[in-house]
Amino acid sequence: MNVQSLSDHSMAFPPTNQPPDTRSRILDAAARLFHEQGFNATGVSTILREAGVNPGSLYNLFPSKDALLAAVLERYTELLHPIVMEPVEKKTSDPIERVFALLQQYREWYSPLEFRLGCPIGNLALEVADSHPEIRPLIQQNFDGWSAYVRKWLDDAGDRLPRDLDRKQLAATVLTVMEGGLMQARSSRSAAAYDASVGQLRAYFDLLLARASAGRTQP
Amino acid sequence: MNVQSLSDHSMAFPPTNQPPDTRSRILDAAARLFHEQGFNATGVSTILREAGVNPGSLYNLFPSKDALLAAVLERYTELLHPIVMEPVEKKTSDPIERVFALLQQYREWYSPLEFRLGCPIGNLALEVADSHPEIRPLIQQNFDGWSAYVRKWLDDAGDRLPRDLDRKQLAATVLTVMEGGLMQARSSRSAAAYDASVGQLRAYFDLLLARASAGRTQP
DNA sequence: GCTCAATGATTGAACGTTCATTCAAGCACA
DNA sequence: TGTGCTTGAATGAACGTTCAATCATTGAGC
Repeated sequence: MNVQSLSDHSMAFPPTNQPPDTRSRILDAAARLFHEQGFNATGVSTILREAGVNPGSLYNLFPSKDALLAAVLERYTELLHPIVMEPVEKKTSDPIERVFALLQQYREWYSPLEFRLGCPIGNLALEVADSHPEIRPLIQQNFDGWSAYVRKWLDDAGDRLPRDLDRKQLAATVLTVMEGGLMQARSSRSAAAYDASVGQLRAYFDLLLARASAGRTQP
Repeated sequence: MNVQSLSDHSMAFPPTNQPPDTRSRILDAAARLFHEQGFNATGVSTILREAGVNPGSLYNLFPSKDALLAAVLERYTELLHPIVMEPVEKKTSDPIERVFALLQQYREWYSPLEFRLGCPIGNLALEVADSHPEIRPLIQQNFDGWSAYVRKWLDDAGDRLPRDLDRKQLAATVLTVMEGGLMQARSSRSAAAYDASVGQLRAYFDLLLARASAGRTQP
């Protein structure tokens, strides 16, 4: 899989072979274009063309372009598990390796494009968080979902990590590494800064694991 | 100081008391508006109004809005030392504390606004890196400048840090923490994720310092 | 010290395009 | 016959940009 598709994962049950409906086509095109070009740089007319839909249909389903963006972010929240987290959890059952499998997955998604695009949530976070008060909470909701998974993994690691370690703070840091590393990778069109940051996080984990291990054998 | 002003730091020598010239007024207004609203969301007409300038004057100095953005980013590069790094280096001479003074300075700049705005370079990185091929290198140039300073500090720390530590990678990670932490702070309108990430980075440094110290006394 | 032509910056109305959005009319299916 | 989705031309506003006219400043010639 290259970049996530929203329409390929509609929630219809039982699954149908029918062509995706208007709403899905619009959401899919909008998500892709917002990701590729940003929100402000994407015209509604482009979304209409790519979705093969007339303006009236779009505005019948979504009252405004802003509302469409909100729907895209809602969908990102819904798809966090099936698209992002399930593949990671299937790769390994080791909770700590899951953290790095997640970071590795993002690398594999974006490095083939020389780190164009970047994280769809992160991009929107910096572009519209201030100007669209009703959108910002939806971005926060996405980040909260991501860090909740990471935090659960860190909890699952139990006493392999130091007892006094704040797992919530470490989970936030994992997201930080992902987003900050991706930003630099995008600016340089190179994986170097991303890999460097993930590597330093790995070194930090190794030191934490060693410290916890020493604490267990010699308390 | 709250948020950096470009025009307050023109390079004129000897310093004059004359009102800032047209070019400076335009650059100052553009930088502020790009920071506050983003590049695409800022109309040229707004820049003209805020700078108190007519379209012809702007287009006499800058061939296009894109060229104006390029000039803003060039100016950010020029001002990196006087605005960002000099205050940090004046705060402490300890090279490792300088790293955290830098992170602290960003917190102090943006937390009074509840982390609105965010990093002016980082915002532009995610908004225009893909769509403006001539701009991306200027963003990269800014990040390179930042990480060069941090890397120099890490080098200055000498054997207080482990010999086998890759200082370039750690410098990239410091930037990662800054940008990734700020992104989450902006999304949540809270310092929590930023402070968490900086705190974890501090814990990592403490472990590195302890390891290097042990390596020195017992090689 | 004065005049004047030359130069470069400034003025601001106007340009064509694209923007998000509207809505009366038409359509398919109940 | 009613209901809900679709059609697509049309809307006014805002977009980045242009350019002929006007202005302020300067240096050469006397």
